[in-house]
Amino acid sequence: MENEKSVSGTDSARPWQSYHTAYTNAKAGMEKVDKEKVQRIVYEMSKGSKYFENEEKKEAYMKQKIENMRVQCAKLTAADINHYQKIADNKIVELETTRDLSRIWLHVDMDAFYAAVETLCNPSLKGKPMAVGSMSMISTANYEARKFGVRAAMPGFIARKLCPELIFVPTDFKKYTHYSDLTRKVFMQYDPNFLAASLDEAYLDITSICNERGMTGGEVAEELRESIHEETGLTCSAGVAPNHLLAKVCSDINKPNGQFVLPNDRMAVMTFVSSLPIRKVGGIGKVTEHVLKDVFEITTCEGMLQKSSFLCALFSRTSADFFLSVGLGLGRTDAPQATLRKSISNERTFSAIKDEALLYQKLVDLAEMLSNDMKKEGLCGRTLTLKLKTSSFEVRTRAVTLPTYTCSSEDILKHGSKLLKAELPASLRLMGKTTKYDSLLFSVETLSSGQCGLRMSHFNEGQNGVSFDPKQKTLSEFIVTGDASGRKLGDRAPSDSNNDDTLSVDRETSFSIGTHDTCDSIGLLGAHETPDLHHSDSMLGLNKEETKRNLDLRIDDLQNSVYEHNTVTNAINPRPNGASQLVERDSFPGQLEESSQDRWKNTTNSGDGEAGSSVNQYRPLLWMNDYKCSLCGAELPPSFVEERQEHFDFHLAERLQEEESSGVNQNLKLEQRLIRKDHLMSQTRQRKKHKTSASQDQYIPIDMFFVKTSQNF
DNA sequence: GGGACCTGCCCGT
DNA sequence: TTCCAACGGGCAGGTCCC
Repeated sequence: MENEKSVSGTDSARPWQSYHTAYTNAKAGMEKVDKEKVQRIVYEMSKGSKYFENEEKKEAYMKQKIENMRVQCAKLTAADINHYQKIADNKIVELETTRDLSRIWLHVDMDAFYAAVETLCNPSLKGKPMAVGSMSMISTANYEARKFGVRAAMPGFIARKLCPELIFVPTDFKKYTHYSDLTRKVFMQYDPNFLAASLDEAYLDITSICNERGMTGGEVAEELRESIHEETGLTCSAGVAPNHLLAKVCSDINKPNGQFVLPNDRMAVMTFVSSLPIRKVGGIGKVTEHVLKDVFEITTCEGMLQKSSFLCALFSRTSADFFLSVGLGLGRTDAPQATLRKSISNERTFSAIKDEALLYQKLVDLAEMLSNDMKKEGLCGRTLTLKLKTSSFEVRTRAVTLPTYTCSSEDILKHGSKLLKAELPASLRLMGKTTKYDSLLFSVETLSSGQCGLRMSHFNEGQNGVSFDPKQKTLSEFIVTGDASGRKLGDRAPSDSNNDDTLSVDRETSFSIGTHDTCDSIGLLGAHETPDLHHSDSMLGLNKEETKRNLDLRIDDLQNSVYEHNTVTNAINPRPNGASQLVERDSFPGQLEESSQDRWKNTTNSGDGEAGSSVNQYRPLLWMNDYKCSLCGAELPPSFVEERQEHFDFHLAERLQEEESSGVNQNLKLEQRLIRKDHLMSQTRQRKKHKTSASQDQYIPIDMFFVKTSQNF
């Protein structure tokens, strides 16, 4: 407690000391930086901004987590601690048996890679403080700039404040990829199965080369670094150790242009990790460092072993195992497996947009880009995740798992719109009235600016464009035969400029390709062929202009129906490709010239000539005079939010029941039923969540780290 | 009870 | 003057279904 008081006293005098967002001393080349000065400047430039407010929220949440864990810790009895100590000791013995000192691993890390490449291409930058990136974000900074506290992941405007002479160079990933390929050719000579961790990092198993040539790991590292320099003109740093984890730590020790060798000897490893700060270990970031330090006073890897009983008591088994293995200096020693991509995504940050139509246009663009990227890699996925970052930097994700694998922009947009739309009624509810659930909901204001992204995951088994879907054979066949993306990875079109990227295809597909910086100048959409854009629209029989016009109409409709209750109507909207689509009350039906009221009565006027089904005759649920149900006359004032929702659910269930009994639903495909069901489930879930959250408002939020522990008690 | 799914968070480059 | 990215992997808890 004394410690807390003194910290808080310091905080009030020097508030920046507790603001760690953009500054850490973990980066190489920043050891002599005036930490306090940098922290003060970063703090002053950030203070009052939305970003700052969000950081404060996150900080407060983290402190609460720490406090909760302390409480849990204090509750441990001597018997509990004994119990967990036995578990920990057994675990340590078990982990010790897995120690493998037979391999020699080399981790290579290029020095300030992007900045070094730029300097190589423009020697006039040599010796000057320089950063690659923009005013909004810096990708990397050279060592001259780092002396001022400028570092990667720092916004450019703050960097310029720290170093007014700082030169900004825009990112050029084509260049970096070229030089990365050169380094990989060298890596291949030492380990044909090397693991590329990113454009500028790689792990090599040099055991064989050491044995074959009778060289030590250090000698091989020297030679490799020299080869890299000869081949590229760039310097790199290397770490030699018995496993991945330690090799990575070692490569950072003598940066730049240096190396560090940790012998394959247990004592040497244990001595090394005994004083190793936990933050140096890959996988332990800012949050975990704070938790371990503030709750358990663990600052070095050795501390992990000393507090092993507490770690086993308060963390999940996976986390505890990881911490203990770090304390023992263990890490992966196996040859890297060819890993398949797990997901593919894109996201864009944009300035404030008041117009919801433009927000949806962003979604259209993202869907098209994602579809193009998936087609390029021959991927079809089932789980679509929408990510939103509000103008206050709050991040939300919403996911849906589709009944079929897809890569079509039309499907992505359809389901992405559904996910996005699902957030909007909540926000619209905020416009008129304030509820106790406000903090959980998006407001129109916050949603209308920030960041939007789409991620597709849960790929089909082949991952090569051959769709696998036991449930929807017809659609699978359609995707394979009717989709230009149905080619295998090796079947890239001759015009594909990326087909020389053989190394990354074979070994590593997950590193960031940094499209965010190139898209502005080169343009991803432009680079990814207009025909693909045409493809998605052509599935609907629409050109791009028509698509946009329809989208605008959908948005107009949404805006027109703000005052209607969030309810669902059912209609079958025949599609050109033969698949029917369930049109929901709030799912932006395509043709909306008629008023919302009229559409409720006849929603399938889709212009394709097909008559609507009987379900179109349903009347909408409206709150007449804002309190009386138009269907049954029940009176519920606007403040009865949940009651109104339940009332709506009642009518909806009634309607579905009628449909079921009248056989209407028999005409609906499984997918449509699922969509409808999902919608209901989602609504129910959201309300449950809100309810739970509201009822727990007065309680301390539960931290996921210790929920499991509390169950253990 | 186990698995699938959704959501949020953490971490890395 | 400018005002905090774009990915991708993984873990964990809650909820629901079988």
